[in-house]
Amino acid sequence: MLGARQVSIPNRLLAALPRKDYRKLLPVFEPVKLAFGQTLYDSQSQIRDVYFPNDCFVSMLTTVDTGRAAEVGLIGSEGMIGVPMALGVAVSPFRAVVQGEGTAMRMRTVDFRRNFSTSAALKREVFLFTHLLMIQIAQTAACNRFHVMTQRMARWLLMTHDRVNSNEFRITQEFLALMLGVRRVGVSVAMSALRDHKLIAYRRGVITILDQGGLLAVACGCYKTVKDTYSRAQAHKANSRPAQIRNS
Amino acid sequence: MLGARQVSIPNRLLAALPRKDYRKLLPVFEPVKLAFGQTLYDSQSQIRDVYFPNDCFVSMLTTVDTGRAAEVGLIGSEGMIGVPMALGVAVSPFRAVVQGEGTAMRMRTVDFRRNFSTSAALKREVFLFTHLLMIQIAQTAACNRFHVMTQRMARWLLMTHDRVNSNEFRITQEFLALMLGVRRVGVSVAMSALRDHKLIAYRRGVITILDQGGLLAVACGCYKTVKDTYSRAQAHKANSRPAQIRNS
DNA sequence: ACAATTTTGTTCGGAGTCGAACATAATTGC
DNA sequence: GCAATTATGTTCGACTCCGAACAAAATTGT
Repeated sequence: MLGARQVSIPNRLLAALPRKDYRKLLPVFEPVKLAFGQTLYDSQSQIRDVYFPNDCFVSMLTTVDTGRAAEVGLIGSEGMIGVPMALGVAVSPFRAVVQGEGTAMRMRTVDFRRNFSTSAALKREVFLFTHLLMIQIAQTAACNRFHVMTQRMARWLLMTHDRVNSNEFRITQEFLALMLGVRRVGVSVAMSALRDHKLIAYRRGVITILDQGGLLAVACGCYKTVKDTYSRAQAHKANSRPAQIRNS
Repeated sequence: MLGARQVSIPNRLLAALPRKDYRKLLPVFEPVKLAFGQTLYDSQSQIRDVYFPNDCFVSMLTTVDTGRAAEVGLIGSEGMIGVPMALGVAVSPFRAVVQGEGTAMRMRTVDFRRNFSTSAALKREVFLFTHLLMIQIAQTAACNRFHVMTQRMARWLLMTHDRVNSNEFRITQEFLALMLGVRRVGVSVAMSALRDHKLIAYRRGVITILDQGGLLAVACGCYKTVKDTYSRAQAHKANSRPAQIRNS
């Protein structure tokens, strides 16, 4: 449409690249559809592809001795799945599970390696995202320590909401409990409390955000802290590239 | 002593560099003594120097909205303080507090930037450490979620013990409580339990590890998980550089 | 239409940690 | 040596989350 040769790039990490760098990546990209619940990497498994989410998002989970797991990071169109590749490691330390179905651009690790070493811009963007991911994980560590389940759940709902176009998204209480590392019963109670306060509505497997501001008040500050960090990084990038013209 | 021109390098990240790369760094290194409790970076502060610990170690702390903080990572001679610099960011997301006094090699950020871009080996080592640090932080996130205080405290004692030459090290319950993000009272109770079981001994401000194996049994698996990851990375490095001669 | 499956709701006692307040012991400063 | 300071020890009720067990509702398969 609009007669533009270059359509808009949904993945914001890729969108931040100079067109020249981006075009070099196009031939090795393969658009893929990622289904809800799909595992991209198991922990300790070889990384064969990296993914740049368009409209899907993926949870990074860490497991402990007892087999229980909890989400330590959530990655959507602002980032990339397969960060260890940028650090020279091809083994995923986390389990990566698709949390919101959608599409992503997939690239073989061999192609990523080549392009990564030849594109300073790609390096810069991926490293910046690596930094942000590390902050998110650290904030989750502190969050798990200090905040009660309702706060953490509200945070999770807001984080997910940010990565979805709609106010409504698919998630069961069981799955949400797995992400938060709590019992399903706990989620059930906390969610009905949020519903009573008219912050959310839900039916079997589907949650609707009714009052984002209200959720923000319930959630711990970790949501805002991480979000602001991402925003600041974005703003900083915009400022440091004044020559970049907006209209592609 | 021993007539060797090249003395042993205490920092293991630096020790893994080819001698050529290491020698290039020497002129810009400044040995510094770091005192217990000293703050190297505040959160959100500019990173002016990076540090390669010789025999000291440093806690990385993340703060939440309410002002409470918890340790998310512990870095000793296996790594470097100032990882964000490697990712192109000169602002520390964490507070870095010296936990074990000792010496470190300090380098100005400007020097680090220059040497980092010209030494592939330094890049490789620092990125690998960045990866390991991220794993440690993620494990801490899960650990904070699933494990009780006694387990986490035992883990902390073991981690600290690994970074100290002696079985004895200086730490007050108050300080330990700050690291774990718990009340001092909780530490007091848990520590006296460990003492009753003859796993540790302590007096005002000093803790002695008596039974490392016993502590390992009390600690959660997170200790072993992270340690094994570090060991595996070390072993992998050794294997992938067969030409490297041991006797310097 | 109806059985099987999946999802959500409710209750119970117990364990762990919280904040608060107070008591005792060791060290330091003068 | 003695007061002030710092570090450790003990107790209290309240709250959160746990595991376990069971109930009810919604959806799916045939």
